[in-house]
Amino acid sequence: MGISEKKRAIYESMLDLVEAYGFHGASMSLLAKEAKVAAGTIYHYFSSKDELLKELYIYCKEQVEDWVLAELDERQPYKERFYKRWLSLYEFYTAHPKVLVFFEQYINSPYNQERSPHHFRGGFFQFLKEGVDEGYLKEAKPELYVALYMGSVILAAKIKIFGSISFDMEDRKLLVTKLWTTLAAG
Amino acid sequence: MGISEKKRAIYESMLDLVEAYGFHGASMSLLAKEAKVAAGTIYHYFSSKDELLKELYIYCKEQVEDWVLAELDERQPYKERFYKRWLSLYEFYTAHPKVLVFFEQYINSPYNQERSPHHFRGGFFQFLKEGVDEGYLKEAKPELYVALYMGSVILAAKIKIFGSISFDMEDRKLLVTKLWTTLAAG
DNA sequence: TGCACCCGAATGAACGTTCGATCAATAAAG
DNA sequence: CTTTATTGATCGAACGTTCATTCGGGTGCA
Repeated sequence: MGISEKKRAIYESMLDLVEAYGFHGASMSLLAKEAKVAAGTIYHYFSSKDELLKELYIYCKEQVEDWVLAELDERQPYKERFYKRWLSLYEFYTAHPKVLVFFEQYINSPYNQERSPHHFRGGFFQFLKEGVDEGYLKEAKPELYVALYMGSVILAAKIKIFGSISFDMEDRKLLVTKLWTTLAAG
Repeated sequence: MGISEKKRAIYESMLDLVEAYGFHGASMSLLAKEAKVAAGTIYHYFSSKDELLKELYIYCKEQVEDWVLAELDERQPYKERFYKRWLSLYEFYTAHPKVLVFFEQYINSPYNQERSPHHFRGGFFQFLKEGVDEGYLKEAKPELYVALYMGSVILAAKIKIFGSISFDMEDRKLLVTKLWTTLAAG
């Protein structure tokens, strides 16, 4: 059944507003206007602004996971998946800059209760952990690899979005290759 | 002469508030209370909240640069400086989490007009560019190296701050070593 | 009739900012 | 050596605006 059309409009409009006016400037009245919905209607779906933002965060997280998993073939060898995941993430974030901007503002705000960067729970941390456990990656704290792997995806995407520099597919593959030769065992 | 004591109190209090309540929750009245200053006094030093935040950003950037440069010996070989810069940055951000949190929220908000991550102007980008130009680092777009280098520092610091995982000096050196062997020429 | 959905004006709290009143200190005048 | 201006820093109550949220009423389908 999926989520209601109105709800989706509210989510997407909120992302637009956060991108345009920042976390603080994204008011409920603006949101109502942007989503073409009455102010009260928003409160039919969400009990408060805080909750809306929390649910928007989950909504975005799911979008990322879905995107990556859709492109991923679990039967492929580890190395292929290592490449694919990085490239998929880069593509998602550069294709959806507002999600990246929202994430960055959300994570570093007190809305984020757990306060740990979101790239830990979920499939992604497991994937790197699995790499270490099964001997594809050199023995080390998987968190350390998260720093290198996710750090480079996110910053590369930000550079693309904010800066004028564009990384073509060759650049991206070069970067992942460097990452792989650094982390891979054997 | 340096900046006024009041001004510094306002800066530091604003960092505290942004860390505790987020960008949106850091109001001028709270700031006045926190800095033990009347509301009007803030406007003696800053023409608006926007300007205060912009100047706070510059204030923080200078702090980072000063910290790194203070520990750095320009006469040392490139490789040493490559290590030192990463470790200094990690130490600064983990010692001053509120600066990191403020940066992340500021950069991704519309206050940041230039919209390019701040790690570009300034000494870092030059340092990596210099490495490529002078043949210490393998030929590639320096921006690509920024993604790997800064991305890993920032995310490692965030993991330390938010998560319960702590990277000891050995872990950190291991990470930089991986970084070096990946980027270094020859 | 009932229930879920939707509306938008109304509400009080909170926001950023202003402003006239002090205060302390230094300079000028007697 | 006092007294009187002048200045910049500081205060906090007050202002108009905008905010998140509420509420009473409407609409359409079961």
